[in-house]
Amino acid sequence: MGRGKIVIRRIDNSASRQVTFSKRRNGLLKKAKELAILCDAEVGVVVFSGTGRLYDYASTSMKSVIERYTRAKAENHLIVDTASEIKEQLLINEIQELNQKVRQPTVSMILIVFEVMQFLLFSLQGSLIHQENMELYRKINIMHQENRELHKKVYAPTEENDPNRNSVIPHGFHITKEVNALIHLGLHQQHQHGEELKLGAPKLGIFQVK
Amino acid sequence: MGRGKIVIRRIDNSASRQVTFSKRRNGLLKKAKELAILCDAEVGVVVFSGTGRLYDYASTSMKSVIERYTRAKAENHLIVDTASEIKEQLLINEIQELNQKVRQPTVSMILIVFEVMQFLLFSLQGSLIHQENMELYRKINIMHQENRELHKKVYAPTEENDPNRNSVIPHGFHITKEVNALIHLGLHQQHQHGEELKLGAPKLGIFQVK
DNA sequence: ACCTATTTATAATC
DNA sequence: TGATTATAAATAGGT
Repeated sequence: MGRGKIVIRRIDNSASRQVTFSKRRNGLLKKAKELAILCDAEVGVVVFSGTGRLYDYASTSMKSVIERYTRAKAENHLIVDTASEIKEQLLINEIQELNQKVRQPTVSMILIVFEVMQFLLFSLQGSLIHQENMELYRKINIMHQENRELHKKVYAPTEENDPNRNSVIPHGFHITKEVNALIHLGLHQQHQHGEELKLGAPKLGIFQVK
Repeated sequence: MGRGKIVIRRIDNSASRQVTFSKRRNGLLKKAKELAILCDAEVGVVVFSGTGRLYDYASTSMKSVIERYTRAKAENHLIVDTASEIKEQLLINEIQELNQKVRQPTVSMILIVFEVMQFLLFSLQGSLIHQENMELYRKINIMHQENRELHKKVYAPTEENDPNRNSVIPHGFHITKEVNALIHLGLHQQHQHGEELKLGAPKLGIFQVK
């Protein structure tokens, strides 16, 4: 991009480092601006020169950018924490029951997780519709179908020793407790338990910002 | 800088807007990195795509950049206050609060759930082998396959492979944290993340009563 | 700062 | 989506 090619490493000469800084800083800020305009993005750039001087650009405002950034990060952490919490609860419940009932704990756990996943997939649709991602759409439907079939499979066969065997997912008894936990955590508002999950008309998931 | 000259204004066509976004975003982050290295500057860049996805780069850390920025703008106590306020709310409040604020959670949540489910499916094997329920076995394999494909789908669509950029949800980078959570919960000892789940030789899951 | 020779980024296209 | 390539834009080195 110039008379000669350069290697990307610290420029030793202080003078030319400063010259390059001001050229490239301008270039960077210009690019940031163009990106924001062309692609309808929110962009923030902060640059401190070697001498400590501040240069910045924000398509909206730096305050907005930083807040949104912080929120995005915090949310991710929170999501992880929340998910772990849910899992932990499920595990504690299951293991306790397991000690008494033995045998088929993992089955009901899987069904619980299926429930959660169905919900999440359902939610995901909402955001995906905006991207017109029909392929994933199709996958979700397949996934959902698989879930249902697996449900049946899990309950149909070999479970004579399970008193609740024909009620778990389809009619909502066995995991009621656990699902309640999910509801309590605000995770299960999209569809009623035991109701058919309809994948036809996507709605925004609860996590979509209004 | 291309086959034709363009005017800097919002690209109407959604598809080409996205293409341009990913190209120019890469370019911007690259330039930022080069500036930081060449000129010994501290640089931070935050970009939110039109769909709300976050991409960022910081020569040091975003935390450092933001702190230095806010310090440099001593008048702007507002930013700090607001940010920490939001963070506090997110951390303190339960999911209902989250419902209103989260933007891009469903994808990562789904991946968490996938992880759990894979684990559960894996565990289930242990008990199933005793029942020799080969049909369910087969279903699990299908399910697992679906999961993997969906994984890819979830990641593939609007993102391009960008190994080093700190996109929020890139190739397993971010999930590592979630996986760690699983490990921490003792949930993830059976198989390594990213590895193919082998359903051939069943072992007892940790939920099998000892 | 200004001036180009070159390199680099990328718009258009496949 | 990923390459390819012609062209526009950025910029290194020199004044």
